[in-house]
Amino acid sequence: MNDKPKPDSEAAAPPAEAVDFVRAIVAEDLKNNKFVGRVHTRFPPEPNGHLHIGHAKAIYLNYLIAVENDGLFNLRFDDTNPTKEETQFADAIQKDIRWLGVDWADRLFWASDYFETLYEYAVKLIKDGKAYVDDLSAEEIREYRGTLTEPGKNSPYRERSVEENLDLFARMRKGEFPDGSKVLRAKIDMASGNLNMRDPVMYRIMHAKHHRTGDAWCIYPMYDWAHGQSDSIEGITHSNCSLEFEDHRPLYDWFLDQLGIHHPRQTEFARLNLNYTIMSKRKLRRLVEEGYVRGWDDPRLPTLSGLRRRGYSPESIRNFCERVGVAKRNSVVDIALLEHTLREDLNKHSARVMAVLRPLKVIIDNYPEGQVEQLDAVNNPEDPSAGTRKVPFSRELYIERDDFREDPPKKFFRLAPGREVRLRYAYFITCEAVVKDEQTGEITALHCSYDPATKGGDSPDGRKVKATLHWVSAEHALDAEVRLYDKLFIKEDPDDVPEGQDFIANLNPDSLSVLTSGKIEPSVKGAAPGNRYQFERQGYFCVDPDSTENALVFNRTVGLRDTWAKIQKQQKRK
RNA sequence: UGGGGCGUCGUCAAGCGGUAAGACACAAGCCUUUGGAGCUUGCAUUCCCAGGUUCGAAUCCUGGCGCCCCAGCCA
Repeated sequence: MNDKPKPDSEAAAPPAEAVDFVRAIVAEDLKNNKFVGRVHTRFPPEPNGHLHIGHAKAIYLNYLIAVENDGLFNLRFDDTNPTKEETQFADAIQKDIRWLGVDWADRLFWASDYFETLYEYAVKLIKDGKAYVDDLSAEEIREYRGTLTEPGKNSPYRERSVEENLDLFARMRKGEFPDGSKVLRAKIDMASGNLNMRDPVMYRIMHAKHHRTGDAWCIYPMYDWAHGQSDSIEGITHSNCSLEFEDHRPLYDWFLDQLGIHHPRQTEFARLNLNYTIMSKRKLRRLVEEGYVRGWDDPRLPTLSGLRRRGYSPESIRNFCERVGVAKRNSVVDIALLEHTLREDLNKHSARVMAVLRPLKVIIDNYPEGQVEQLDAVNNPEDPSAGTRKVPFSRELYIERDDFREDPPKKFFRLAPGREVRLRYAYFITCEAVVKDEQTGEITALHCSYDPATKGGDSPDGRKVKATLHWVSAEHALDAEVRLYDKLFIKEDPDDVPEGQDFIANLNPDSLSVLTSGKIEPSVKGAAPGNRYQFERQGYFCVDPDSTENALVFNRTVGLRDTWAKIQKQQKRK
């Protein structure tokens, strides 16, 4: 053995994993000891709506950066607008974030916790001649602001004395003035090319009840005034936010510098967009409020509560977010990637079960009447430790209507008159006769024969069969309602509409179809809402909360990859 | 001649002067008691365009072009 020490050169180090630019910045700050080795991130939602998968990207980015660097992660609600925010939203948001597996420990904060401090900061700016009370109306302020290409002009109230500003601001707080009559503004530069620097409003008067502070205040800080200081107060080191705040950064820098307080580093990244869906809070709200979907947790929505109800696992969402990456370029991710990470996770973890969605009765003529056999079935071929279960087999069964064709097209391997197929874990059967309704011509049942020698699904003579079908014993089957979901929109870009229309026009009329005569093997009896299964050969399904003890309701989370459907599509094209 | 940002495969996305990672999608094949899963192979002679610097450029320089964001007392 040669135990000569290997030269421990840095050049021999393996190439660093490609990290996104936000993590690279954090790493660089750590290396330069910019925040004395600390990493502290946060996710700052406004409690005025529900979280969606786009938020999951931001949540995981911030949370994981903290975890990866032995840092801390805060949840802070930016509740600076009492007219829009509600406790119910704050509760739902916390539930969703917890579901993602993200832990903020005891660091739940509210911007409203800092109202007093923020007020004191504002007083300091006034004393320094950096802020003033303005009596201009909202419309006048807009006019004075100028335009994108023309500079603004100073308010006539801009040069009030410090004493007068102090007095007026104190009286604003006391409630002496009506809503909209006065605002506090930062005194910066009305000619700045960056509109955010043209004397932005810091406080407005709102005689409104706040969900946490009640009637304690009648002036409320603007987001731009509250946000950066809130991060600073919490000792946040890395304030990661979305692209549109890029040109607010100079303003946040200005406030922090004037105040001389802890200065986090802000980095902006592109928010997540997905095709065939919408992420805008306003549009989601419209779908819910106008009844296009059943609620915020409708399984067709990209909301976290919707995805949860649909059967998505948090792991699949996290994997998705990691594969999407983080960058500055606006982009639209293909929903197929989300479905891929979903299937990838569900495949490994879901118990397999046989369920017939659109039943077709099958009678095995040569199987003894009244006989029942308990056959062994594998619970999860991806996970031997999941074990096996017994599935009852009897003379009358159900198979999928789609698995039989009286006149089978090319490449259709399933059951057809005279054809032999395997019933999974059971026997080979051959279709002997087709029973039809005389009136409608609809196929009502199949008469088949079985080969007793093929029990379990293997043929002792080595005879091959081209298809394996799932099935369920008629007498033992559980009834179930099954809800199938498809894309909510028919266009990749829901906003791609003719002149005069909006995204509502692109709603997919077939995004939900309800099957009421599903038949499921008895082993799922007693399944609880949220339980996930793979219905063999069909897809992943989960128990919906609408289920009752005797009436199961399933949601199709996502279908299995369907090669036959692809073949059919190709054949149609020819 | 307002300010800020971005342009690398159909879609995301690495790359940081040394000769285009990876993933999804797609295609072909193998395997299969899920037409599932898995496995193999293919898939940007070229990085928005045009010049320039250099032995060498997606990377540096110059000039164009295109896309996104900003004129809430919303966040």
